[in-house]
Amino acid sequence: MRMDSGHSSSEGFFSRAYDVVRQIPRGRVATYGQIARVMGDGRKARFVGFAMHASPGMSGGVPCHRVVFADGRLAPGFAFGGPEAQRSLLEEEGVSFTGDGRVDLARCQWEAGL
DNA sequence: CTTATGACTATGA
DNA sequence: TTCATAGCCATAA
Repeated sequence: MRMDSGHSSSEGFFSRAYDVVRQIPRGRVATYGQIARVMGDGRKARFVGFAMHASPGMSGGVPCHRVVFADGRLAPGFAFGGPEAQRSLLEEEGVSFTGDGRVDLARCQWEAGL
């Protein structure tokens, strides 16, 4: 009996990151460190971001716009055309924002295993 | 093998 | 509050 069910690292770190991001429900956001933590290593937060950059995007089933910094901040200046575009997408999904332009993690942060 | 880079995070000033 | 630095480890050359 194998219980790895395809979650094996043979798919590469990137595919694994996509798999986690894909599990983020609509109206919810997660931090890079949170995703890395779900994968079992909260120290690889940088690679999660790097994987998002290399990700096919929403068209590939990877809603990388739902991934934000640990303080709720969006990616600086090079996301989908600007953090403002990403913010619009999140607001449209129902994500709350603070007056500083940050995601309200207290309300909308995704919890793995929920 | 080593070196360089990076959509991060934590800490300190 | 913002800015700078260190540590983190996978991928590329």
